[in-house]
Amino acid sequence: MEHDAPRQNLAISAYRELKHDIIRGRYAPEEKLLMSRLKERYGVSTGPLREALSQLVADRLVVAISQRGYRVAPMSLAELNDIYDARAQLEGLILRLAIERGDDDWEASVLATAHRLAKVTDISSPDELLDGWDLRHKAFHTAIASGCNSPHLLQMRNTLFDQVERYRHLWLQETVMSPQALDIKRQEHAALVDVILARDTDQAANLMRDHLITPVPIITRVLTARGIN
Amino acid sequence: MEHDAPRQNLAISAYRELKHDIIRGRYAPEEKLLMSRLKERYGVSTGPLREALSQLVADRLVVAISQRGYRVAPMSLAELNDIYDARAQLEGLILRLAIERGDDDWEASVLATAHRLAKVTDISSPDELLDGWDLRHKAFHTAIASGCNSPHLLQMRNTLFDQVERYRHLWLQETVMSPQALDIKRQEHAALVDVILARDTDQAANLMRDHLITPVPIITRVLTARGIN
DNA sequence: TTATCAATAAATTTAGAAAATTTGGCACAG
DNA sequence: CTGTGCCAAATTTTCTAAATTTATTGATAA
Repeated sequence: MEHDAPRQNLAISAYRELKHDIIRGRYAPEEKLLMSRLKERYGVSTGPLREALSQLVADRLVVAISQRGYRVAPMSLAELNDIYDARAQLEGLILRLAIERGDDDWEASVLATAHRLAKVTDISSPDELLDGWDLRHKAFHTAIASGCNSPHLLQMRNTLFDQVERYRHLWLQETVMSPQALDIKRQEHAALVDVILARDTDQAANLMRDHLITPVPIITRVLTARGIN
Repeated sequence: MEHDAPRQNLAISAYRELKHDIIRGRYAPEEKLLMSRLKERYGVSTGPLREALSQLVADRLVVAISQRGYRVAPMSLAELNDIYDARAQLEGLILRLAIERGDDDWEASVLATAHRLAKVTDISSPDELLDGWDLRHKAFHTAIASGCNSPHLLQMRNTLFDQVERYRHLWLQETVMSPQALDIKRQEHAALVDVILARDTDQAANLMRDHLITPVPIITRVLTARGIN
């Protein structure tokens, strides 16, 4: 019995590529997504493409105008603020529940992923550093959230994360990962781990909220510099 | 110049019909959704159908297995409990924010929709009663939630509601709307309005949670009677 | 200018071909 | 007899390419 990667259909791979390109800013907000161009670019025909685009509409990364095709979803300061606020609120709720419901295995996984994140200095090239750090950072936060033990709340968290990621990417691009910045983050995470293990719900929710909101001023600057309101 | 309903494409109408039929239990959980049957039933061809199905996968009402088509998403007691728990938690969070952020217009709309809901006795036939009550009930809860002033939190609420509705339909079917049951609900809603207008956050969140969780035991009974665990 | 209508471009749908999976039968070993 | 593995037929999913419908543009006439 083999367990190779299940062969995906073209709609799914087109969806992944398109999503990646939109999040990375390859297409500008409000840019029209011509069927003909996309067909050429991703090497698929209208069927799978249409399927991918309608998924991206559900993700709110693309908007559809009936009979007039698709556009990249607009970006705005209002949406930036709302997304980050909603995320901070939801993540706070999930953290409260996790502290209430999390068991020993949960505590262990929080500690383990925190440790892995703290030890991310050794890698050589800047690109590898950033990729590696981001990966472990996500793993750390996911480990914390998973303590809430609710698949549906975690699913909502993922959906919101997809929506935030286009804005978050602007922050990652802007923030060159200096050793100092890395150290500050490490301290924030350590403090978070402390209050979580101490089961101090209110303090934990506050710290988490502050930690998540941090990038907003920087992203605001980038957006206004690009003439986006 | 005419102003009839803006012409929707076939994918969207197929999506609406299919979703309606799944929520109303026209297809059993885990039932295979044959392209050929669906094409015939909804009078559209594979392209739009596939688009509709992939939307329903995003809604978690359908599951897709690559190269092996689509099935109606399974139902289980575990999912029932998780969905209702997640919903109660999210609705509690939104209510807290609404009480914190809601303005005079919000208070007015809560009062107005509550009044409209309380006056729903006069209608004649049972079907009309149930449909009318459910519509006004949704409007009442939506009015409360909208005070949180966060499009993204409200969007998450809608998504979760779509997922809950298949379970909720079992409750509506089971609960014949007796005048007594209606009266109990009316009292619950009145109490909710009171604590909301009094801006008693904690009490309001508790009442809301209790109010939302009510149907779970009844739905549990229906599911176990159908041999679903 | 404003309106109308053809010409063009684009989105949407369909029908059928290609790829993959399941089904059913048959030979063969236990 | 019963169970297992394999092959081909039938079913089903998935994709493409072409046809159809719908919107936009630009020229012409009111």
